[in-house]
Amino acid sequence: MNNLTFDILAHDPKSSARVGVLHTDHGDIPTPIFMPVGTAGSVKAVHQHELRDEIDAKIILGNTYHLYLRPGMEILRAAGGLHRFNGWERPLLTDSGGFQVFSLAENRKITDEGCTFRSHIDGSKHLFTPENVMDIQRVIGADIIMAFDECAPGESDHRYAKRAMELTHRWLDRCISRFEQTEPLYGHHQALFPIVQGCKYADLRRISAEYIASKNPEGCAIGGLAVGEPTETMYDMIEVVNAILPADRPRYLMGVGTPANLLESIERGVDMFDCVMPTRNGRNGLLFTSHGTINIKNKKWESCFDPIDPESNALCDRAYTLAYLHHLIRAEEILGLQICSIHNLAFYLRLMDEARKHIADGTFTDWKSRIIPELSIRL
RNA sequence: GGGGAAGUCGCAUAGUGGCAAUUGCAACAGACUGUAAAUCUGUCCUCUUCGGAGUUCAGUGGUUCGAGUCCACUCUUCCCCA
Repeated sequence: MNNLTFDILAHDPKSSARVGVLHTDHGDIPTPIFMPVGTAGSVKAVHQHELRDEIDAKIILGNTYHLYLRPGMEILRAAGGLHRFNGWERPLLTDSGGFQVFSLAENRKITDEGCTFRSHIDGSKHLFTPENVMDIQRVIGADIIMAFDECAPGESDHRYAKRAMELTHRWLDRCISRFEQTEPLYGHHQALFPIVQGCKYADLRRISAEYIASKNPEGCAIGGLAVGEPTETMYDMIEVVNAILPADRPRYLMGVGTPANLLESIERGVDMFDCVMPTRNGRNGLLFTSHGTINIKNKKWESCFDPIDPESNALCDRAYTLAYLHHLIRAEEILGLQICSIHNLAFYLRLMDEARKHIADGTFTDWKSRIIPELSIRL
């Protein structure tokens, strides 16, 4: 059982971008990396073997809130943790449920103690506290676990944002305390990442980043972005925060984002990302390609017999045509959702591969500037 | 040959005197950022300066201030009896 270690292999000469490797007990993670979201113990519509062999995902997410409600802690403990339960042998990261405190706002009540909420499944009442969220994440057993935080809405005023940030800091102290009093249950190390908050206010972001940095964490997360604020504001906040967070620790930008968001954030020193966009948008028929996004439901793909993406290593991208995928989605065939999800995830992971290569070569900023306009142009 | 039922905007439906007309499907677009999402939204007769305007409910004629709705005939479809 080893602590999380992070080796930085190269810095981009013209920006804050860097290439590294994160070492966990379940394997190494090259950075920058994109982590597919597997909320309820499954990356929706994608098999584990497809994640491993076709997409080559290095790490995937699970969600404390969802897994706690279903299947529940008893089952996960009996299964021997999430790795054993879902058959994923590579690294896992669990979100703390803090985001659900934000996204399920109508069903919850926040106090200093924690957050009471009603289950979206059966309406039953529950309480999350920093302490029990740590306990739950011990049972789930992810390699990286997240502090319990309050993610304030993007349009929050300064007063509310400050209160949410301060609550997040108080909760962090309690998370760390509980984390240090408990042991991993399955023989592998777990790293706790604290989360910077502070909304769109640079003064709060600085305070929060300094507070998080003072805890000497194994890695740091930036939360509360891409929640309604302008994209430029998000980039500004990343710069403010990354100037303060320890440079030798991995930085994880939570819940972001579009391919362009990832590249802009990498340039500003971010190492890790997760987002539902490739999977959710994929299920809804949107494909990310190196020539822009396409809506596979549109009539214009009806008789386009080109491969989905000839440059991709994913089998489905070369084996199937756009016209066939269009047909599958139109006919509501489940295979269509699977192919779209695999394609988009493979695209995101390949984008990260290329980013790492260009950072190592010292060509990142030029490549980024050239490729971003192409990502948003529609065919 | 006789008797009965029915024809509504692609399809299927609602509507029985104030209606450009209900709903579903299909179609055409759009949205989606730490997943209550295989979801949601818009358009869906024509034109529009988005205020409206013009043509519609098988066809023709009629009753009425006003007809998808009532009446007559015609056409078409389905069912039953010969």
